Amino acid sequence: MGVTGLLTKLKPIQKQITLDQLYSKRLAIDGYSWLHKATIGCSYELMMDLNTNTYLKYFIKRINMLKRYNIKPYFVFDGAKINVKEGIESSRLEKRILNKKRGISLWDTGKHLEAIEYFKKSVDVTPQMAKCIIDYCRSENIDYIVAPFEADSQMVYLEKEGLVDGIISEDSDLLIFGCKNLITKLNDRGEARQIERKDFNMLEEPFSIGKFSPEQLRLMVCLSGCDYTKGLGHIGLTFAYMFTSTGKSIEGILEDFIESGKLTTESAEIFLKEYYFADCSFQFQRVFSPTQQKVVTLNDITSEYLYDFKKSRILYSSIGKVINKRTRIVEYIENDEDIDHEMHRLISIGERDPSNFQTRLVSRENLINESGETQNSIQFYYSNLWNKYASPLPLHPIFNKTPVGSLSLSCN
DNA sequence: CAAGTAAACTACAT
DNA sequence: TCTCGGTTTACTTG
Ligand SMILES: [Mn+2]
Repeated sequence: MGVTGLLTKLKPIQKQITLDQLYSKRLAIDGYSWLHKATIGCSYELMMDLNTNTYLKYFIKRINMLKRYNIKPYFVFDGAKINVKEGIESSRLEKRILNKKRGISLWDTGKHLEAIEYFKKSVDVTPQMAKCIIDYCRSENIDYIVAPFEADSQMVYLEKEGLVDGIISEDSDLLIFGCKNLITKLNDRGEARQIERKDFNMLEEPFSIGKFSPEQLRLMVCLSGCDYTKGLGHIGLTFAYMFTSTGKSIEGILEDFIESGKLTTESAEIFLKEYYFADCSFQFQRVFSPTQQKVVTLNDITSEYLYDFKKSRILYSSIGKVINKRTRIVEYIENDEDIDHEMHRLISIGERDPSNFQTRLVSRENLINESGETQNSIQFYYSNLWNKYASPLPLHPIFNKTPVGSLSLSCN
């Protein structure tokens, strides 16, 4: 979900630009962000397990647009799920399944146009579709990489290492990871909005986050809620900014809440744990280095963590499980030499499925050609969930994401 | 009223 | 195997 409300508060420093202002730049592109847009146009074909080149054509159209400005794309695709990120995903999955069922029953009663509206809401973007794009990238000599975990951290790593000059994505998280040049809302006329990290200084009260250290930025979004923390109830970006402005540490802020009776010690402990994991994930999430050809961390692990047993255990359990070279088990590994960097290289080039390294990754379109009968759809992978909902239309809301505590605050 | 929350909408392509 | 996001609008709550 990114950071709710962040881009809105950054409106004063968002610049409307056109692609000629990015002439001959190298830009990382969030592959799944484009795939999610591209697959809307072929939701029916995806639903019926039919071959389609619609989503590839979307990519080609946009790549050609970039080419006219001599912009060099570097596609970055998400890899495996990182376990720090939990909660909202399962509810998204159940919603997709419900929408698919609803679409099918509408289709069966002849209401095809209405059915497709539900198919659009149930589109399931898979690594096999990413592989279809990857095959094209290979044939055209376009740079690409499959991240070991989130594309977010991988793209920021590429920018930090000077391999790209900016990042095309819709995700506000990138700025918290440390992105310096974010390009959002690119349309097919070559217009976009640019957010530069250096412009944070120009923001004014009551949201002058230019004065915040990177650590304080992470604290602020953790308090208000982000991909890695559910946040404290009744705290959004506005209050999170105020509490962070006091200069206090997370421990100090939570203590104030407990003392004033706004938070129980149990809730504070749960949140504190979440925060430690989130803070590490933002800083040290594992990425793949295309120059070193091995798994590395987004930023170098500081001595503060290295020489503190407890802190380093927290750190290594927040940055992602990797493959053990000897046992081939996917687990938390602290010793770099125990990591199967070669297998992670195969994942990074799209040879292996990032969530299941023993499986070769094959383009969706080739899969359907080869086997004739496919079992790649959502109802096969999640047959238990699919069957759980007796058809049709058991519409009840499902929420997993609930706040840790419940604060009662007033403006003062 | 202002801040937070939740649900609805959009996309694409034509 | 298990998946990207933001914006708008209407509501609740202190
Ligand atoms: Mn993100």
